Amino acid sequence: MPATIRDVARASGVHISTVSRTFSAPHLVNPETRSRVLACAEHLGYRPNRAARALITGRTHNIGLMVADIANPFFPPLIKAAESQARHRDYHIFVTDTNEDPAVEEELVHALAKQVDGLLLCSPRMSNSLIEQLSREVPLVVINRQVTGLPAVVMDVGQGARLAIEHLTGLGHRDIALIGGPRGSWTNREIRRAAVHAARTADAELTVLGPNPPTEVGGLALAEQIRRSGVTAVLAYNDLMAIGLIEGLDSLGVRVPQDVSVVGIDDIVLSRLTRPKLTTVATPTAAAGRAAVDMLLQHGDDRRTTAQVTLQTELVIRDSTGPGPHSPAGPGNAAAAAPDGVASYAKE
Amino acid sequence: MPATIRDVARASGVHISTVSRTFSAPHLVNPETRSRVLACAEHLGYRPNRAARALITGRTHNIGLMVADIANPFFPPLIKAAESQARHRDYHIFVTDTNEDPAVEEELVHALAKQVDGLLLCSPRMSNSLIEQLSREVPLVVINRQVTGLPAVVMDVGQGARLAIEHLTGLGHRDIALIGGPRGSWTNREIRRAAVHAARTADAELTVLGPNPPTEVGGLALAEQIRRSGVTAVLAYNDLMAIGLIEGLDSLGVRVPQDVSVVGIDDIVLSRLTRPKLTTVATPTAAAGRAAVDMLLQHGDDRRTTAQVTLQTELVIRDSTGPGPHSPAGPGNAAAAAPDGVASYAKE
DNA sequence: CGTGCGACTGCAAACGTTTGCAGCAGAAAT
DNA sequence: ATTTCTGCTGCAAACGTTTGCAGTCGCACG
Repeated sequence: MPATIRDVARASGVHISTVSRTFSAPHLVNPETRSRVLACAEHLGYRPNRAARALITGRTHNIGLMVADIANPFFPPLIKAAESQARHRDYHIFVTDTNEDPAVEEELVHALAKQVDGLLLCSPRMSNSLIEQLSREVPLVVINRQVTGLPAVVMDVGQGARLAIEHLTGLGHRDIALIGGPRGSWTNREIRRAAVHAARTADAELTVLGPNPPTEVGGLALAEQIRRSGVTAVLAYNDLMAIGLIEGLDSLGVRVPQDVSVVGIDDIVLSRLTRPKLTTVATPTAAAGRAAVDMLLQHGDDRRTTAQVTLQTELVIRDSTGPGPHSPAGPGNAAAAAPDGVASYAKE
Repeated sequence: MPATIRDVARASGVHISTVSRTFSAPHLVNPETRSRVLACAEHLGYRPNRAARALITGRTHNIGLMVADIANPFFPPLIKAAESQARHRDYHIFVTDTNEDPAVEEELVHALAKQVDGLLLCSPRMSNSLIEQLSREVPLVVINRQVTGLPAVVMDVGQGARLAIEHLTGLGHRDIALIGGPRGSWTNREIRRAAVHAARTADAELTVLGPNPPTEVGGLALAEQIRRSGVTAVLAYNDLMAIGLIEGLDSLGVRVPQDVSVVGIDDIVLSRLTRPKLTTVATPTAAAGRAAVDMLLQHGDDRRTTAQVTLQTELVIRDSTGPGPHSPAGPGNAAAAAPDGVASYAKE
């Protein structure tokens, strides 16, 4: 029913190849014929069939973007940045949600493989070997994960976790909990590694809880456990969990930051809107989205660009952290808490 | 480089059509040959090329889903519900973000047209006529909008707005503001229509502000104007704006709900987590996602199913609304405020 | 013993494009 | 006047599948 290249050819009295060229290589066709063809195409409502074109050129001008959970506010800035970057290069982004499920991830890679020119995997939960294997099927760029031989863009959450722990110990906290994220998360491992190391250096006690679902409820569910544990500060896998935890603590009568300090990671918009405003580690999500698209596209040109981009993170101090029991200024002295805005904060 | 049907055929000593049938109509091929073919395919890592298949069958087993702003927490539940519903029927969902831009919307419809079996348009900003025209190119289902001749699933926000206004006037508010959403939004028009009518019925004054960007900052930017206007209650186009507004009012020293009551629409997760918890109109987003997929898919079977599904909304009373100056119990009497949980609340 | 049937497989034409090659005009160069 | 070139166009073979049709074979049926 929809007009094909053949209809246009017939209507304008030229061969289909001329019509084809009118769209894909206009300079090769006589301006006069070209405008005639264009007129007919317009009139018939002709649109080149991208599937057919892809079949022969091998390029779809689509990029797939897989995220673990589209409801996690961490992703949208990344998605949007990737989208606008792709649009500039005349590409489209297809987003899919994997539900944090490795099996779904694999299935989706296969399903998408032939419909995109490449795939961006955000914090995939699959095994390294599987990712490596899949990368032979379709160009891959991983985000927030390192797998040997594959181009990657990672955010330096290790550094961020270190800053967070140092911030807490500096405030006089000695008993700190780290509430971990989902199983199989590279980010999770990085955070833990760095946090453990930083705590040891500062001579503080660090208890690690997890794995947990990386959501508000995941955080909320840990409130009771945190209260009982007697820690005075918590570093959460992400802002969502931190916010959930604060909510949970609040309903248990535990005050943040007076009784316990909480630090998140990601700096999602929401973190500026809850009360207390969340102290958190800002991750450059938009920059990551752009970088990933760039890598994928240049990766297409000259193969074997297995470069790896690392983006810095920074600590944003707001209102959810305060002085601990060993604070130099003494406990309960609010003045020892760093006021909002002390740390330089630049959106990405 | 990737194995094709021909490679498999050669390896297993059968014709390509047999290989094809092994995958698309297994019952037509001898179990013995079938397993041999499957073995070869497995060994060669063969995957049917979906683009090629789509070219000839006309079915891609993909569904496109266009949303105005993926960062708006209103959408994820809808997206996830659509995805799981689609997965059950062996379809995949591609999500795209249109940036609230009608031009992008149109371009995306064209780009997606041949790569999906149908498109779900969430709150599109395009003109009715354009949508109608595009629907000849690819099956369309619209969500939160009504365009004649097209299948649609809408949430009854009009009813919700009426409930909200009645709630406010019931609390003794006579001067109410409606802060509107984006230009071209059907939802926005519905809300306004219903709110104006409900206010008139209750003999209250309703001032309409807008259009505005439907985001936190959109709400935040209106705080000063609201303060000056002297209204004692506000109904916002969505929760995001309501939350932004509350934040803005707070920094101006205006207390919610003591000084002004605020009601949102959507009941996003966030609304339960901010302080004060938001009174809002819950919209059945997940149900909408499922319904839309269902309509699209059955629409594919027997054409001309231009049915329209309307989903009910309900008011969820929390902590952001309180008694107004004309409260029957007198102003400032907190007891007159409906406590959290008074209204029955069922997630979708 | 012929006929028909069922199960299986091969053949070849499609689907809507792109693209290397060749042809053909006319203009420019020799 | 012949050659070379340039600008444009047509021809036909691909791309990787699906699918109607026809053919083969063995077997049961009458």
